[in-house]
Amino acid sequence: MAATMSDVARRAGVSVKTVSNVINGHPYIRASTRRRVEEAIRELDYRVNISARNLRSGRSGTIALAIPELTQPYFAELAQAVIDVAATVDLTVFVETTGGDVDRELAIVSGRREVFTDGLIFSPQGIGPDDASAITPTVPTVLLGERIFHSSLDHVTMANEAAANEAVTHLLATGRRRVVLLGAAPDDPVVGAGPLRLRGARAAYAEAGVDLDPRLVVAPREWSRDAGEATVRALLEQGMPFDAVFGMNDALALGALRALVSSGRRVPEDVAVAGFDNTLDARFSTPSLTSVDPGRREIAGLAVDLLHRRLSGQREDEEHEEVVASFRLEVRESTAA
Amino acid sequence: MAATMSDVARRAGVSVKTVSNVINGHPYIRASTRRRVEEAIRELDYRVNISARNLRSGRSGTIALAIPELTQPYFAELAQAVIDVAATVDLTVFVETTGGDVDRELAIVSGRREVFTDGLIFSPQGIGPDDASAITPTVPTVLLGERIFHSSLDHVTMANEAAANEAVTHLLATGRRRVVLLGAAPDDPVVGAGPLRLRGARAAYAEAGVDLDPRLVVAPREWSRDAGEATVRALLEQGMPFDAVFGMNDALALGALRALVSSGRRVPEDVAVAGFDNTLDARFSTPSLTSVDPGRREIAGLAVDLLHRRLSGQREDEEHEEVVASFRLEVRESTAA
DNA sequence: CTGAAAGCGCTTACAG
DNA sequence: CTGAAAGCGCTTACAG
Repeated sequence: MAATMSDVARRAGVSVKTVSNVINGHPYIRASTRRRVEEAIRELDYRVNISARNLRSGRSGTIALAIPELTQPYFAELAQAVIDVAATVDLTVFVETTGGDVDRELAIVSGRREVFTDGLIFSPQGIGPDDASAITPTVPTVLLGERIFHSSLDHVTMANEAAANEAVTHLLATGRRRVVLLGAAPDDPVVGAGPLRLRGARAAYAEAGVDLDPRLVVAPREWSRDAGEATVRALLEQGMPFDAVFGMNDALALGALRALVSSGRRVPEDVAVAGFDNTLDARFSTPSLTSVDPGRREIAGLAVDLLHRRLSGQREDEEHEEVVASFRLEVRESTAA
Repeated sequence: MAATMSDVARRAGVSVKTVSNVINGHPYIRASTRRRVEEAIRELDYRVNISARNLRSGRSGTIALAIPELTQPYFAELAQAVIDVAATVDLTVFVETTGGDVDRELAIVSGRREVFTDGLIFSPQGIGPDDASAITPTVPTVLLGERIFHSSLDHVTMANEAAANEAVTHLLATGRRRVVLLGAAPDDPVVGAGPLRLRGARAAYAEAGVDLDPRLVVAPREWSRDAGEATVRALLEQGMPFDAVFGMNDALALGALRALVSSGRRVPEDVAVAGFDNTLDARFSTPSLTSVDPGRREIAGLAVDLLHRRLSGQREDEEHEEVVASFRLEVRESTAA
């Protein structure tokens, strides 16, 4: 049987309250008392029962991060960033993966969850604007990304449009004239990262005074390397001329890179390639991949800060913020002039 | 104020016990009773208090997975695999990252943790055999990997030696004679993946009757792409002749690939490269990377199964197993003959 | 099939 | 600075 706080109290000859004070770093405890308690803890190999603490205090010191899946480097890196930032304000992160499944996402965002957390950072993928009304969070929640907007939740976004604009402007500035826009379908009705990045990319064409061949706007079935590779391979096979590819995430861009190289194209000499996310994969691919850095660290920092300030009572319940992280285009080998 | 179980009971006109039975899927409840309870739950928007449940039952339905960091694809993919497998037996996974830090690892493995879980799957990186005595788990624990052995814990390992042997045998069989062994130092005293893979690689040389130039055994400062790239670049700069590289993980191999390509070497024509881990990065690099698949899915399955069987009382406390996952060499472009 | 009571192990006011 | 008591919201035997 594990020792309880009252076992410790009895052994140290103090009350349970005093043991609790010592454990929770309460100040103003006589040094001798503290020493006696700590000794009793050691002797009994006592450990706090987290469930009891959580039940009584109504808090857990834990926040959840819900993302589609850890096998996508963007999300793995985001998760690590959130974990690291949260640790600086003594919050533990529970990473939950949804697989982008609508039901799982709805369950998470409406409080039907298996783990008790004080807050939630949620990056939706399956649910869309139509599901906004089904969002009935039971804990303070910060939304990530552009899929959903909800007037009574905090929100951290990235500058999708401006960032995509800069990437395509860069490609056009290096002399490319037929830049494939790989990601969103031209008629995608959803307000999300894809359509926003597409809009920014289109604007770059317009601003450079270059006509965009509509056949260069292509949407793979998903934003994965496999799909990126297949889509670009298909373009090559049908003899479509192009001299650059803007992948709307790094996975697509890396898939494109692979299709190009395996078909004998040289990158960047024959075709330039740029991506979006600036994952570690972009930095280490061959050639290294030019990519938009969406400020992952900053996104993590902003999201945790919004939650932490609310949890610690520094923000009012009715107050809701929307913040935008700043981006930067990382130019690398894949788009050399 | 959130509704409690007794609010629901009052509204449904039943006892708290009956509400509990309905929520926990207890059989033998009159259909009409169940319906009334479910309606009351809906009306009151009642949600179970997880802390209270955990405290009373002494269980959480949650297991922890402690890994060094999510930014390493091997671990991100392992984490996703563990999450997926655990879900099939109704266990939720709490991913904890240690950064390979000795103190954090010791804290986790001796029960000083912030979250209440029923079990632990632990992949140590910082602590070594000398710390084995400091391992005093408070919950059933499964160790992963070769860094530590502990007679009273379950253990899942991979066939490091045989797998490395097969990879190097493959390189030698395609005619390469000077295979760089990139990873472990020849005099590394630690019993871990590195020394074991080195031993298997050496044996491959011996079995093929090829002499191993000791200068081809090189240890980067860490098993990262950066370090792999720097180490191979240094070899190239000092004019060391070699016609293949066996990276003891994919990160090292991909770093080597990059150093080779950026210095004008062709892969696999001039230098062949093989890795270990078979991460998604290996499949998608250019050229695609031959790599040992250590059976990540199987490792996740075995670890969760060991834990689940113990938690569900199907295994005795004194019983401890050590299981080895099976591997397979995935041959790809980077080692074409 | 359902109820009444006890109790899991903490923290939180309330005192002094 | 420390104590005694209450109570967080469930599940678990024990009855019937």
